[in-house]
Amino acid sequence: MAEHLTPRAQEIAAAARALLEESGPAALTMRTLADRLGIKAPSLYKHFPDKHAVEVELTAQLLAETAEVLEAAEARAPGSPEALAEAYRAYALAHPHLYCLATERPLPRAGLPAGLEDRAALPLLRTCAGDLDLARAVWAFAHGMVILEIHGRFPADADLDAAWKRGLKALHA
Amino acid sequence: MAEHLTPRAQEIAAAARALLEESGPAALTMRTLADRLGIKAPSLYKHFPDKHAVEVELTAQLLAETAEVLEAAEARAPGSPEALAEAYRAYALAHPHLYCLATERPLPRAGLPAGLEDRAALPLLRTCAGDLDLARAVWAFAHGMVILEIHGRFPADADLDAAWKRGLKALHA
DNA sequence: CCGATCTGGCTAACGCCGTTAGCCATGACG
DNA sequence: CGTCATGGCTAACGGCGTTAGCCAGATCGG
Repeated sequence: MAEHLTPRAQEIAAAARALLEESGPAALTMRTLADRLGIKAPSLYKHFPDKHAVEVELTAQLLAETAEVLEAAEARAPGSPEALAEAYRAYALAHPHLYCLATERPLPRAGLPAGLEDRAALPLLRTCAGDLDLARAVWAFAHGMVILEIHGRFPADADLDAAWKRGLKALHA
Repeated sequence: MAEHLTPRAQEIAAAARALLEESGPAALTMRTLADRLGIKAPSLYKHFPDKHAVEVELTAQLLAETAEVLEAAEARAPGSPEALAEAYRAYALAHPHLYCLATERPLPRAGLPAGLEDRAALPLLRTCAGDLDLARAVWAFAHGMVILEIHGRFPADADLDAAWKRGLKALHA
């Protein structure tokens, strides 16, 4: 979690996250969030300035957990793009609503813990041996695969494992 | 446009598109849409069953135009992934709000003209010589690059042209 | 020990949203 | 000439994020 938040604010963020992951972004409402905590909606504003701030906190959680997951994969199999990709995909698909919330809007850099964005990017950058352009291409590929899968954009019978393999092989030839 | 729509419905869709492209998805409201047409919001429901149906029509427009743009690029430079990519990127960045609206949710396949989804995919599939897995990987890469750029996810100083080149070169080695 | 202050609840309300119900003018058509 | 479809309208509902303003209880300095 985040130590820059009041304990009560952390509880609220946790409830918001549970709500989001269980029921999707449309269900993440100040009123239902308050309900889940046994309070009324206006009381939430004693802890967060507005709904956006709650979403920023959830975004920070996703970023931090992504960093952890990628660091763990790297530790397990250093230098393996496949391990990184598998970890990234598995984490994103395990938290699809959170992934979308955190990913499908401008990065609220101002509200994020310092260094978090870089930390999440580092494992991939290392695996790309410092090749920034390649790392960005791989990132775009991975994000594209995940987000298209989450939204059911691929044909139902598409072999996504094969597409992942094909893309990764080409990008790290 | 779409001939399955009433003329009046086409006018409404055109206004909706203008509204979306000028002012973003938050401004695409049944009330402001009606305002722009000089009518009241409830009257819109004589032409579309709900707001989602309007959005589906805009999604169909994006899909059709994407197909046109890709077909034109292919005609100009057959077999060139770079030409396809450049056309795709340029079109998406010229219509960022529309691209997001049409792209960041499940494909409403039921409400789309038959064959449109396939038509939009064909130029890339041909350029990939029928390799479905490769085509999907390239698609994911291109979508990832575009959507990350639209949302300002890359560092401000990132050289995106270079990342595009790098990714395309690898994917079509 | 007491008063001040802070914390974290509350109710009422505002203006927006999508949407529904029901009314009515116009004009086409048998 | 009556009937009916078309495409407007107003009024209203419930839900949204958010604000203003009130209040109980804890904390803490004098």
